[in-house]
Amino acid sequence: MNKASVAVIVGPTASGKSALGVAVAKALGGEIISADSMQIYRGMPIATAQPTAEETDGVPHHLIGFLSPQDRFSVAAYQRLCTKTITAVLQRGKLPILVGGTGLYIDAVIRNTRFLDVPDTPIRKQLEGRAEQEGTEPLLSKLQSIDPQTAAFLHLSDRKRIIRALEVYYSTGKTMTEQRLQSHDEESPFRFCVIGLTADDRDVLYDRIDRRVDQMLENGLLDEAQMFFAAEDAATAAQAIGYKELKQYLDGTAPLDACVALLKRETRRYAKRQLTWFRRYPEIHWLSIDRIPQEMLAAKAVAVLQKFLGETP
RNA sequence: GGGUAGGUUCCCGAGUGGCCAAAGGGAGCAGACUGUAAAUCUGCCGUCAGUGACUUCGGUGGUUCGAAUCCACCCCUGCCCA
Repeated sequence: MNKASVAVIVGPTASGKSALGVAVAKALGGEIISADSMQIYRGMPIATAQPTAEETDGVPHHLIGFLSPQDRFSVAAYQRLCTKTITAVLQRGKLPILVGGTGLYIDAVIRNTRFLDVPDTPIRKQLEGRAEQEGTEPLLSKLQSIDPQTAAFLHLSDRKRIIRALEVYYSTGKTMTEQRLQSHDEESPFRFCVIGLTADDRDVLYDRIDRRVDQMLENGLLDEAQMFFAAEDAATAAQAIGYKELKQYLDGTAPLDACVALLKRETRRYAKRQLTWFRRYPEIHWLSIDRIPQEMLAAKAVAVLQKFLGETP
């Protein structure tokens, strides 16, 4: 049987994914499914660059702004939602177009990773407490004896992952390595065509980032941040780039320009990490935003997709 | 013009005779990543060969076995006095 096709558009922040997604959707009759760990939250449209009504231009967008910032979320939850949404779009006879910059989320969908059901447990708190007191060394050597393969690639200071690996084992009896082996068994029911936006000249991207940050500020990022901090604790959402960098200014402990410089820097670093992530995809079709004229970009992407859609798996 | 503080590798900034290619930070580059991922973590960062060599610490000369570090003169910058 033929697998249904799904388009995927990835790239670093400010590379123009959203606009390209809309253009492609219009050309091919598609719907956009966001693959962005921050756009899922409500009430932070500016910081997370959620497309405006004008930008979506009538194309349906999914998985954006549906979650309260106070809510916890996870890759596994995203995977479920996304898969469900893909199916729904397909049933409507439309092309699902995954657009986003969160590599982990995209991986989870494309590779159909099967996650172990390990919710937050008291064990984590306990492990964190131990790490606090004794450092990570005993924890890592513990992991070494339980799951040497995972321990091998974890650095002593990678506390978060050391704890996570132990937590997984303690609460399920299975090591992460075992989980990893399992998850590869299941192939995705879909076939994916991945298009990646990049810039041959990094400075071009960085300029766009700077301009976008300035634009966000003009659009009222500071007010949004203020409102965000006024609300209750937001676990994951608080990690979004855009608020935490501005906090010192809002608290009156740092000048605005310093905070803005920091914000731009963090965004650049993030973009860099995104590129690193996507470079791993072997079958990605790269489109260079500084090589291909703006008006040609969508046409190129559409051509790549049409070829893909024409091929029978 | 006089006085004074300085000029260090992309930037900031330590270093005041050998242990210095030169602390630290920033920026930059590369990478990892399996239920917090816009997070978290790692490596590189004068040049070239890769346990070594070579070119650097404003400039030119000098002292010394040996200088970013000491001396002389010169150039430049900040501050103060004229």
